Amino acid sequence: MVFQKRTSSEMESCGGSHVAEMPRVPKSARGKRSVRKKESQGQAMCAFDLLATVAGKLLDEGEGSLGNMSAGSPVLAASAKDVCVKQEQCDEEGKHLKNDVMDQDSCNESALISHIASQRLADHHARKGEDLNEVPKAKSEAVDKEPSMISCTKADLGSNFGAIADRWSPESVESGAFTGDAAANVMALAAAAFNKNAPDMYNLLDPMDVDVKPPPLVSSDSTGEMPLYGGKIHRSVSFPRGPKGGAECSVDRENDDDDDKSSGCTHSSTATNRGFRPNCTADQSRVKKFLACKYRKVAPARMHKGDLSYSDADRKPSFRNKKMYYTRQRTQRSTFKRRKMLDRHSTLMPEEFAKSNAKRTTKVNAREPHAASLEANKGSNSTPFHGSCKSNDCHVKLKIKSFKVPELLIEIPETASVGSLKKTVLEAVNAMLGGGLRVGVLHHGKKIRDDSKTLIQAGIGHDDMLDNIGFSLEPNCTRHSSQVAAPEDIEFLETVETTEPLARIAPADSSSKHGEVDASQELALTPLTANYQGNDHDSVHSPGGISSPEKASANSRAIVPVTPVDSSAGAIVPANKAKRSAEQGQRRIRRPFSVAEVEALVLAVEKLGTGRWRDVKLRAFDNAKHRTYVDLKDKWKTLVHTASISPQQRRGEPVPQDLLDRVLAAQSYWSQQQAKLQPKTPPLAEARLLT
DNA sequence: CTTAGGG
DNA sequence: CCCTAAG
Repeated sequence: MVFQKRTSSEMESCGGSHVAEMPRVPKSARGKRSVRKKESQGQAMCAFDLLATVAGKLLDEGEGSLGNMSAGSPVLAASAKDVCVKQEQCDEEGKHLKNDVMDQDSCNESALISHIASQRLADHHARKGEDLNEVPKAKSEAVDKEPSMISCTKADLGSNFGAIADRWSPESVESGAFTGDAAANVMALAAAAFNKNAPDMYNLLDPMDVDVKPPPLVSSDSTGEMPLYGGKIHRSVSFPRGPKGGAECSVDRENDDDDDKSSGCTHSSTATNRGFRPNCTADQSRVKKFLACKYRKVAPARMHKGDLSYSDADRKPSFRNKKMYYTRQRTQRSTFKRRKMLDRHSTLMPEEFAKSNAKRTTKVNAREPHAASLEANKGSNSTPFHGSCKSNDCHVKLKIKSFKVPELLIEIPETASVGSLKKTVLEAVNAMLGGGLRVGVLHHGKKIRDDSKTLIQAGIGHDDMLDNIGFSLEPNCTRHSSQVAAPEDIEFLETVETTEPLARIAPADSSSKHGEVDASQELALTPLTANYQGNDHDSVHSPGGISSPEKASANSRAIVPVTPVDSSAGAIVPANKAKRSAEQGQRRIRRPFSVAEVEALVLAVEKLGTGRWRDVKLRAFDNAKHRTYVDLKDKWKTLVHTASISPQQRRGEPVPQDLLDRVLAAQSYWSQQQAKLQPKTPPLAEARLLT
C-alpha cells in the first residue's frame, strides 16, 4: 500500500483535504513507473472503477457487508477498507488489483472526492435522521450495479441539496463535469464533510493513494482550468483553507469525455472523446531506429488485441476481468509507441492500420478492412500546367493552376455509399500527401532531376515556351523538395484549426474556385472526421493563427494539404511504399509554440511541476502529436530564459508578460520544492560542511 | 522509456 | 530542435 505520507505542514494547511500533485522527487523516490498513473486513459472510470471494485467485493462478501450497510454505517468506507484487507491477503491477483486501483489514483481524484463527499453528506444526514430511508436504499442499489452508484450519489445529493443537484446532471456527475459554481458548492460541502469525518475519509482515501503532493503552485480557481490540448477538461475547484495564504488546495478533476455540456465551457478541442483518440495517433515523432525492431519483437501480434480491446475495456471494465483489463491497459502505452514506430518506419501494415481504424471508424466497413487501398503509381504524373508565364528580367513566372495527384487506385465495395467513397478518396489523397510528396519538374516532357541546375541551365528561361514546362507531384518523397510540406507540416496545418481539409487536389477545377468546399463538407459530414478535428487540433486558434480558410482558397495555392489522417484517418495506406527511411535523419521542422500552447504548458507545469514532462505532455499536449515531452521541457527552458531577459531581446511571437511571470513563478516554486525534497540530508550535510 | 542538460 | 548520458 503506497501510502504517501503527508507533510505535517500540508496537513495543516489543507485540513487534510489537500490533493495535489506530487513533485517529482529525484528518480528513485518516486518509484517505478508502474505506479505512474495512466493519465491518458480510463480516467472516466477511475472513480467508477474503485466503486465498482468495492461493489464487486461487497458482492463477494455477501451478507457481511450487507448487514453493515443496513446499519447505515459508511458502507463505502467500510467496504473500501475491506477491499484493502482482502487485497493484501490475496496474492497475485490481489496485488494486481490493488496496484491497478492505485494506478489510477490521481486520475480522478476529485471524482472520488466529490463522490465521497456526497456520500459523506448523505451519511451525515442519515445519521441525523434525515433521509434515513433513502440513503440506505440507494446504497444497496449501489452494491448491485455500479451505475447506480452514481445515481445514488446524485440522489442523495439531490435530496439534500437540490440546488446543487440541479446543476449536477447525471451526466455531469458521471463525467465529472460540473459548472464552476456547482463544483465549488459541492466541494465546499465536501470540505465540510471532510473535516467532520476526516478519519473516515482517510480510510477512503488512503487505499486509493490519492496522490498527496505538495500544493501546486497555482491551483486554478473555480473558473476552472482548461487545457487547450487535452481531450479532457480539467476543472479545478479550490476550497478556501486556513489562514495560510499559500498554495491552495485544489482538487483537480479531469474528466475525459463528452461531458462538459454542463460545464459551459465549450471548446472544440475539448469536445473530444477519448475513445476516439486512441493510442494510434500516427505519431510522426521521431523514434529511435532500433526501437522499432525491438518492439516488434516484443509484442508482435498483440497490437490488434490491445487496440481492439481498448475502447471496450476502457469504457466497460468488468469486475471479473479486471486484471486482464488493466494488464491491457498497461500494455496500451507500449502499443501506442509501437504504432508510432511502425508509422515512423514507413509503412504500417495495412492490416493493422485498417483494423485499428475499423474499430474507431464508424464509417469504414468493418467487413472490409481494406475498404480502400490505393496504389500510387510509381512514375511521375505529369500535370496539366498552365504555364502562363510572362518573363521580365531574369525571373521566370510560373502559374500553377493545379496539380494532378498521382494516380490512385481505390477499391471500395459496391455497397459503399457515395459519401464513403468521397471520404475514401479524400483519405487516400491525404494519406498520400501525408506520406510525402515531391515535386517533379518536367521540361519538354523530360524530367529534370538535377536539382542543382539553375533554371537557365535547365533551359527554362523567359523566352522558353513555358508550355513546355510542367510539374508533377510524385509519391514517395525524399522530401527535399521545399514545395511540399513535410508530413509534420501537414499535420500542423491541420491542427492549426483551419478547416479546410484539403484544397484542390483534384484535377484542374472545373467550376468552383473553392475546391476545398467539397472536401470540407465531406469532413463536416463525417462524424468520424469531426472527431478527429477535435482531437487533433492541438492548437486552438493559435493567436498567430497560421491559416485561415480564405488563405486556402487563394488560387495560387494549388495545394493545401490538410490531413485528417494521423491517428485514424483511413484504412488506406499509400501504396507507394513511401519510404520515409531517408528522412530518418531529417531534422524536424520548426514549430514555434503558440501563445495558447505556452499557456497550456504553463498551466500544466504550474500544476505538475517541472520534471514531469511526460505527465505534462499527457496532460496538456496529449493531442499534439508533435511536441514531445522533450520539446515541452525545452520549451520550458526557453520560456524561463525568455522570461528572464528583457522584452527587447525576445524574438518571435511575443509571449504575454503575465505568462512569463507565471513561468518564473512556477519555475522558482518548483525548483524550491525540489530543493526541499532533494537533499535527504541537507541539514546534516550543510552542517558538516560548515563545521 | 524518461529526465536532465549541453549543444 | 537534437543528442546523450543516466536512471
